[in-house]
Formats: sequence, C-alpha cells, structure tokens
Amino acid sequence: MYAKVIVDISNNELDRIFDYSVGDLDLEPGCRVTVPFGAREIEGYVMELSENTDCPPEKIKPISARLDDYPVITAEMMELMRFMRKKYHLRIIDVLRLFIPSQMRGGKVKQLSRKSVSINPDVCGEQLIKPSAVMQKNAYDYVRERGEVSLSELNANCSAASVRNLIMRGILSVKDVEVMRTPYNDLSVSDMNVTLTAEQNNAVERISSVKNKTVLLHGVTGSGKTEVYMRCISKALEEQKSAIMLVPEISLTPQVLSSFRSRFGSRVAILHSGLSVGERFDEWRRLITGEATVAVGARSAVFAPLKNVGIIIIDEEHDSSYTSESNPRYLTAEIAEFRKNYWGSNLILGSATPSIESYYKAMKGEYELVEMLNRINKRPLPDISVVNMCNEIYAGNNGVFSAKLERELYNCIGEGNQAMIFINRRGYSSYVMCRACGYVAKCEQCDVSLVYHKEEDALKCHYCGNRYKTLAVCPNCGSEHIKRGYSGTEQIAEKLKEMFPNEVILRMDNDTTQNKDSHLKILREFAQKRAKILVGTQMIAKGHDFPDVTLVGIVDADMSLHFADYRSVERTFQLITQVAGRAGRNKKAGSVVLQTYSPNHYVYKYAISGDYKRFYEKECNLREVTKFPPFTRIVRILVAGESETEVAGALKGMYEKISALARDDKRFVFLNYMWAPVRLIKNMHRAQILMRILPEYDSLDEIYDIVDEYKNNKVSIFAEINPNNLS
DNA sequence: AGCACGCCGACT
DNA sequence: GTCGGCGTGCTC
Repeated sequence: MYAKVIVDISNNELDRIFDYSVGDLDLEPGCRVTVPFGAREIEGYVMELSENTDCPPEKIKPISARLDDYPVITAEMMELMRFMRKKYHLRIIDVLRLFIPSQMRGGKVKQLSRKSVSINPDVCGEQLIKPSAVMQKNAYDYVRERGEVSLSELNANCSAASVRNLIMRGILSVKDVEVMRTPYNDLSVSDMNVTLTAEQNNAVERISSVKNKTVLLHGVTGSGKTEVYMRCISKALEEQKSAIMLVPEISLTPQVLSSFRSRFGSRVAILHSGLSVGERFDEWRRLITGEATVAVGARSAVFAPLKNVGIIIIDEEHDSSYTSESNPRYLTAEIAEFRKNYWGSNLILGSATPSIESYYKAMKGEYELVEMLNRINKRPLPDISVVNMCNEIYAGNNGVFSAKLERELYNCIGEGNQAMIFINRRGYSSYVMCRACGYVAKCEQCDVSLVYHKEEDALKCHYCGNRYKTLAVCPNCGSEHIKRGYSGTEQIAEKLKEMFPNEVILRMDNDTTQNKDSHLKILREFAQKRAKILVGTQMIAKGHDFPDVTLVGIVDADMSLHFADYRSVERTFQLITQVAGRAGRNKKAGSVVLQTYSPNHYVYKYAISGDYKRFYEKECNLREVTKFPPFTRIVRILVAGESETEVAGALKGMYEKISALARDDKRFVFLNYMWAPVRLIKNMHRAQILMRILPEYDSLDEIYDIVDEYKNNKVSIFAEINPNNLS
C-alpha cells in the first residue's frame, strides 16, 4: 500500500504528490505524518491511499510516523482544497496550511494535560492503608470525597509523600486528562430573552424557509441583525447541525463574544488572531472533535473544521477584511459558498451597506434578498450636514476644521457630551519637504515618500517599514527650512489639544494600536468617558456603542473618493454610513458634520438620506457603462524583480501572449502594461499588466498558464482578481 | 525550502 | 596542498 503525500514545504517544484510505502501504519486520507525527504525528516499530509505507484520502487521510502489520532484534513476540506487550487491557482500545501492552526505544524504546540487522581476500584484501599498511616488515610479520604481531583490539588492539600506512596502501590490511580484553554471563559452570562420585531421575525422566517441558498440580509444600522443571526444559529443547533459566524477582525470585541457565549455557552469556539497559540489550537480542536459546534471568528474561521454545517453567516459582508491581502488570496464569500453547497445549508451575507457586487447578485436573483429597513425603537438617523471646504478656504480658514465643525465641537464638549473625529487615512500631509528647494525625503529602497512620525521622532517608510533619522538640514541644498508634516490623526489631535487644553484627547490609528489589545484599551477608555474626544481612522467606526457621542466629524470625506479604485465611491458610502451611525446611538440626538471639497458628488446625496437603493442604482449604472465589476473582472499581473530588464522582459512577453488570446474574440475591455504606481519596493522593480475581462470568459486558466511560464528565479509574478489596492 | 554535491580562490 | 565560497539540482 502506498500513501500519496504532500510535503509541508511551500515551493512550486514540490507542489506534487510524493509516494511512500505505508508499512503496517494505520493511515487514512487527511492524516498528518512525518516522512523522510531527501536528507531530512519533514511533515506532510496523506492525500490518498493506493495500491499503485508510478514511482520506481527503489526510490520509495516508508512513512516515518502518523502524527495525530484523527485526520486533520476532513473529506470536505480535501474537496475544498481542490476547489481553491483550481479557482485561485494555489499550491496544495498553501491551501492545507489555511485549514489547520499554524502552531500545530512542526509540533510547536502540545496538548495541555493535567494529572487526575481517583480511587482505583480494583484495589481495596481501606485494607491496605495501615491504621498508623494517618497522612495516607487523609489523602485517601480527600480523593474519595471528591471522586476525582487533580494531582496538584491533592499534593497541595495532603502530604505529597503519602500521595506518592498510594499511587505507587496502585491504591490511587492517575490518568492524563486533556485540558482545553478556553478563551473568554470568564465572561459574564447576560440574559438575552428579547422579543423580535415583526421585521426580525420575518427575516428569520424567510431564511429558514429556504434551503441551499445565499441570502443577502440588507439591514440598516440598528435594525437588529445580530439577533436574527443568533436565531438562525439556534435553529441550526436544534437540528443537530453546526454553525459558522464570521465578523470583521476589528469587531471581534469581548462584547460580541460574550453575547455569543451567553447564548450558546461552551458550544462556541472563538477563532481569531488575538488568542494565544495554545488557546487557538484548543479552540480548533474543540471544533474538530465536535465538542464545540458554533465557530465565531474573523476571515480564517470560514475554514472552521466543523461537520454538518447548518448555517454560515458573514456579518458586514462588504468589509474589506474578508479579502485576504497576501499570499493565498481568496474571497471568504466564495469559500463560504462552497461549504454551503457541500452541506446544503444556507449562507447569510449581512450588511447595512452591501457591496455593489452582492446587491447586483441579489437583483439578478442569484441571492435571496431579505430586507430590514427600520431601526429598532424607530430611532432617527443622525442628521448629516455637508460642509464645503472650498468655501472655508475662500473665507480665509486654512485649518483642518470648518467653522461649523469647530462651533459644534465647542457646543458638544460644553454640554458634557462626547465627540468622535474621523479621518480617512494615516500619513495625511505627512511627507517631509524642503521649502527652499522642494526636496522630498524618500525611502532608499522603495519609490515612496517617507512619513514623519512625531511620537518616534523618525521618518518611516510605510511600504518596507524602514526608519530614518529626522532631517535637520536638507540633504540636497543644506537649507534648514524643512517642513515636517504630521500624520493626519496627530495633526488633528494637536489642534484639538489647542482648542480644549483641559480635555483628554484619545488617538487611535495604526501607530497607536501596535500592541495586541491597545485598540480595545483605547475604546474602553473612551467608553468609560475618561476622554471627551476620540480621533481616529477607520478603526473607530466599528465595534462599540458610545451612548454619549452626539457629534461625529468626518474631516476628509474625499480621501477615499478620489482613490484610483473602482470601489472608492462605494467605500465612501459605506464609510459615511458607518461613521455616521456612531452618533446618537442612545436617546440623545446625534449630528454629523461631513467636510468635503466635492460637496456635489452624488455619494453624499444618497449617504445623507441613507438611501442605499438609489445609491446602488446610480453606482451600478455607472459600473455598467464604464465596464467595471460586476460587469467585468479586473485582473492584475504584478511582476517584481531586482533587474529592471528582466522585469520588463517578462512583462512584455506575457503581454504579447495575453493579447494573442483575444485574437478571435473581444474578451478584453481593457488590456495594457505599465510600471506599477509604486515602482520600487525593497529594491524590487515592479511592473504590471492590467486587464478587464468580460464575465462570459469565466476561466482564467489560460492566463495563469502564461504567468507560470514566465515565473523564474529572477522575477516573481502573481495574478490578482479585482485587487483592492493597486500600489 | 534546505541539503548535498561539485568545482575555483586564499590560508595553516 | 586543503578549507570553504555558494551555484544548481533533487527530494518518493
């Protein structure tokens, strides 16, 4: 018998089966094993067992050992692997690595076990313990009264020497009991006996009345989607099925987790990056063993090793964290779709601002559309006012705040309320420039301007992370007139400090949230009202409810609008809706001040009135006319390499072959090659081919084949579909 | 990936 | 004379 093994090394040459002889090992497909490979011993996965091999017999070596007592890759995951391999053109091992906790590989984490002591029923203890051995009798009684105790507890309460003696004589028996490190186990249980609104009820009914469907749940902010999700999960559990619930990484707060814990107790397993390695491993194992049947987590939890999945939920469906940015790129919704089909369950995509692509599918009937358009308790939407920043400049105001926002800030803080100031990106107006000669500080290895970080007093490259000393004089002309910008959040925090010298101002962005839970800490501080104003990037838009926030300022709504990305308008709509939703969550009315240099852009009109449908129609029409997704697929092939000529050569070669594909048809709406917008990163020259393909040409195999042909050790090439950013 | 095998420069 | 530089080739 031969085992077809994939070795745990991510390399194109090794992305194939190696045959090993099984010997008398007990193996199944999906087992993790160790095998001799060349001169070393490595881990691998059994793909299948077969009586046949194409390999010359003298080359075949035996499997060294089986690693776990259960197959780590289930039959479903084997199929999913094949699906992803084909769809995203990934290596087998890169997909398999997504399926199991990384710390499991290489034997890094061990199962945590504890010695448990009980009375050995086969030995008559009472008679064996001499009446004089008081300490032994004590220990024996201690165990008898409790039935089973941990060895450490027993040793702490009784004489350790006597315990050892009793164990040695077999009067007490010891066994290893596995301990699960369950995160957030100490969270308080809250009562959740809420009655559903008619709309919520209708949503639950609609969802449970369909089978093997994807449901787009369009529910405005505050319409109570979470409760709907929970009811659907309950229904799945009642049918002895399991459930997967995905949320954006940033909103995996203790609040969210505790509400799931209190509803479903220990049946919930939590998977996310904040857990310790041991916790993550144990949560994963609770799922694969069936001990837990509800998986809650960020993107990667879509691979939760559950059987009999009854429902999959993707909350905030439009969120960009569902597309993996690096290495194995995949779309979470497509994975969920596969698993939904595999188990014949339902998939719910929930959002207040669905992505244009998803809503388009709902309109075409590919998805079921379920709507919840009313807020619970009929809370009014906050009042959004748009300020034209061009007028401010006319009026001589060059500051970051408009007169209106400044006035409202004073009012809000004066009345003892809280305010949030939202800014679109970090590194805003933060490049370093010499005013005498116009020199701009750039990274030595990347083709980008450096960003001044005030707290570190250093210049940093946002692409490679290199740090540089702050410039005292211009390296070009020697002038001392160097303008050091601030990052956007820093600049605003400073301005607010001037306005409110006695108030604490919190700042939250990529720089202040380097540590694991610093972002939760900042939000908690704000929730406890230890600060009146919170300044931050996207990350302040999600997660918490702050009942005392009555004012939200959006300083630069345009920033995402004029991005060179077809999704920039819908992102802006989503952002405004989400940020505005932070104001007036409670009884107090909220107001939103939105500052922009393009006040007449249609996105603001629809965002202010909260009219998603009209916005969708407008945006979708535009996409159809301009031939952007969902009416085409954008493919970007990025070539990077040390040698400029090698990069250019591969680029041209691929471009010609790809153009030839369209000789007999009109599949490309657009096809061209160019240098990447950021031409140099870490000393690697970067160039790209961009194309937009009509959806009827659904296979990208030909393009992938061309890409493979040009890959070598001089240039790295990868293809990306509908990329999120084009740097 | 990583380790072995293999063929040319500066050292006890 | 040998120690060791890292180029390329293979791993069931």
